[in-house]
Amino acid sequence: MVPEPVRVSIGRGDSRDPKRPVYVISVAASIVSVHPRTLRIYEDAGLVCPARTPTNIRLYSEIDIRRVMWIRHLTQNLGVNLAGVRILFELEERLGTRILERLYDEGVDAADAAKSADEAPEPSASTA
Amino acid sequence: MVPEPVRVSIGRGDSRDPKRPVYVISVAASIVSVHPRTLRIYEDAGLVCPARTPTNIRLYSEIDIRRVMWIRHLTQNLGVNLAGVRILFELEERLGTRILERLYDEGVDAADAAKSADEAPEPSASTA
DNA sequence: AGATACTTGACAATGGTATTGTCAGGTTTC
DNA sequence: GAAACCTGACAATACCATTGTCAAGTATCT
Repeated sequence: MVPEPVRVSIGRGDSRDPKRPVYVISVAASIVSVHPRTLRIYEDAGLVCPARTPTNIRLYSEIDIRRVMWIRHLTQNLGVNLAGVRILFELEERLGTRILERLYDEGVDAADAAKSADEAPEPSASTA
Repeated sequence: MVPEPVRVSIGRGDSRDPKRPVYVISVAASIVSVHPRTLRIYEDAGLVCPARTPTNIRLYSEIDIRRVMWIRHLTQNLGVNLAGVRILFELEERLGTRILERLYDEGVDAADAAKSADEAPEPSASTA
């Protein structure tokens, strides 16, 4: 499901709006250190919804990037699968709360899940 | 983590208290239609914490049973893995809200997750 | 025009998870 | 003493996540 692709006419909005779609898939993939294939999978799963150019090219905004970073954190560090991520995102929308950030702040002790979270990334910027 | 095993002296509490530990593992397993092995796995994962008799026998309360039913619903019908269940339970504790029930009420459209939820169980009894 | 990067759809290999199942050695219950 | 519990180990099955590639087609940019 997920709201329909934004499909903006590029060049609109403030020049540094985090919602502004700017990164083509290869760039987005390198930013978050995943294969472009993975990003397409996330999209198919309804977890991210990058805008598209009028000619159908994916464009990821800063917000999309952060969303992907959350997915990476949840899957890689906490061991949650995509179905779980879906539920969490859905809960967040429904509750209108940054429940994920709360998890992050207080630190989920998922380290005992045989997952050593060597380094904790910072998926959500304070500029949100 | 999860609070330490209740380790009650049996026979205490109201005779029909949902917190009262009464079901031995084989009975609990048959109630929720899983292998006893599975229940032990859930416990190892910190998802359920049945009481123990003074001689170390697991005793599941009505509440424990419901909790397991939630795990089954999340894993079997929504495709969430145990790590995801852990996060959801933790969120619920942290937020002090019945977020899961809310998901259930409004109906998560996880049917599109290639999971045909043939029959929807009723993890939370109205007697709660 | 031509090179490069994008699109979708398919296929596959890798490693991990979930669940069930069993076996062994030991304790509890009846 | 038999049946059911305990822990720990090992294994089989089936599915999931991620990366990777190939093909045929479109878009972008010089």
